[in-house]
Amino acid sequence: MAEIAIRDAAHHEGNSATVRGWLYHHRSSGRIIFLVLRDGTGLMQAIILRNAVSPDVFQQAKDLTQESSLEVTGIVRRVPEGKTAPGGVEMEVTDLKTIQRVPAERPFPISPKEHGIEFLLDQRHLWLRSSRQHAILKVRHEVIAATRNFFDQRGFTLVDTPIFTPAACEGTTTLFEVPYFDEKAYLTQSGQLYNEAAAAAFGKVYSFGPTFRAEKSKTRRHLTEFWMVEPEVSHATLEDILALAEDLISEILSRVLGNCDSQLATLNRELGPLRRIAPPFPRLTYDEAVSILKSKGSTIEWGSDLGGADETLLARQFDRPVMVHRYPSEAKAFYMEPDPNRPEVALSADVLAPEGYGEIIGGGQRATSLDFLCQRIQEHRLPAEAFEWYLDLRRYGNFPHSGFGMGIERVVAWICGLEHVREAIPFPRTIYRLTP
RNA sequence: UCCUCAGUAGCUCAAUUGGCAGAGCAUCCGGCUGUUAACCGGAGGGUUGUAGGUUCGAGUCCUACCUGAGGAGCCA
Repeated sequence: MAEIAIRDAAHHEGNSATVRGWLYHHRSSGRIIFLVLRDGTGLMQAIILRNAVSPDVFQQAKDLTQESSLEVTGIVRRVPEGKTAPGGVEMEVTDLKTIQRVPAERPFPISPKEHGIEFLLDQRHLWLRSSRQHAILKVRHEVIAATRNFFDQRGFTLVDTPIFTPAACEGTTTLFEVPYFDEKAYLTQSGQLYNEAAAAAFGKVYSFGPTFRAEKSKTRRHLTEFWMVEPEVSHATLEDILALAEDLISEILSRVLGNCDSQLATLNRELGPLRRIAPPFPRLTYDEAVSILKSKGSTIEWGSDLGGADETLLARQFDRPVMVHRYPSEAKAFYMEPDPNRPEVALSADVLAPEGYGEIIGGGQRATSLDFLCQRIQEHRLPAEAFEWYLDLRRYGNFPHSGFGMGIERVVAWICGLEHVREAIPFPRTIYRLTP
């Protein structure tokens, strides 16, 4: 007896097979029962005719409750003309074994009807089973696989950066503080400083891991814990890493569009805007961005960072991601290299996703001058002793280098067309949610 | 931190001017041989987020608090 995955069911047409899974949907009609099974690879309808199985099996099937776990054996066959069922094949059941029947007194809480977001987030551990969430996390898997593959194939070395850190990368107000024996530690908000050390050892490196920001942000684009991939390239300029970012995004899109047809269909994602995206992406200086925004009615003033509405407005002018570079130094982190031609702007850049999804990448060229960095650390009121090791990188074989960070959930939210990044991660952490 | 909104059955929501708390789904019982969020008949299910106040009378009005959602600032 072949034990099969639902995804492969069509290859077993005409044969007897066994599927193990969970009951997604249940309908009965006197002498016929329809079960829709879910096994993690797909959905398949099983049909139970009273005359074709033992009375015990029929009764068991009739009493099954949503999300009960079970093992079903039967003949796989094409769905009859004029009928429909998920996947195009169905199973005529000959035997059924209940692994666990969900008790009716405490039924599975997520019915196929509508639910509110608070309830669904409380039930996140069960919500993952629904087809929409399943599709999103499959896309996330492909985005991550494409990202790692992209860097691995270009000679990058994966170097993991620590999660406990002694100090902030970019200021202390957004750090989670945790006790660390007799001292304090902070959860990392970026692996970048460590990546710079690794770049001096390996040339081209990337880190990929969770990142923590204690920002009290409550918007569709924020999580307190999110995953970030951060490449750092020795001897690269701002322009080099913009080209790298462009290639990365293109490769992720091409892999998802190639591998996730059914998932994007489940999500009702419009494919046109994704298919149109191809290099080169437009590159705008911050100055150009501000003047475009002003001409479109924004109240932005030179010197401040782009707000969410500004990002959306700007991105709407183009049909592909927009790269905005050379922001005012004041609005950026201490380690950004000033433009030698215009010291008031930094060799930094953000990549804004289309369709209002906003910033998905931020990065730039790193400052190399030891004196400049010491001065900036002081200006930002950062604890100088915590950065001594970092300054060593300028003392021993100083080198120009550039890199960026890309937020995985924002990319997934954009590609999937989600309204909120919280659906782009299995167990979201937001300002007011720590469970499940 | 600030602004806005919400909280009524397990879930999604109603409840007129302050006047008997109700429906669909889910659950239980019964019916139905191709269902598609199946359908048809019946049943059970409530301290209206918490505490106070106004009133003959509060789900509804007032105050505080709690919980959550949307947004701003900030960010990936």
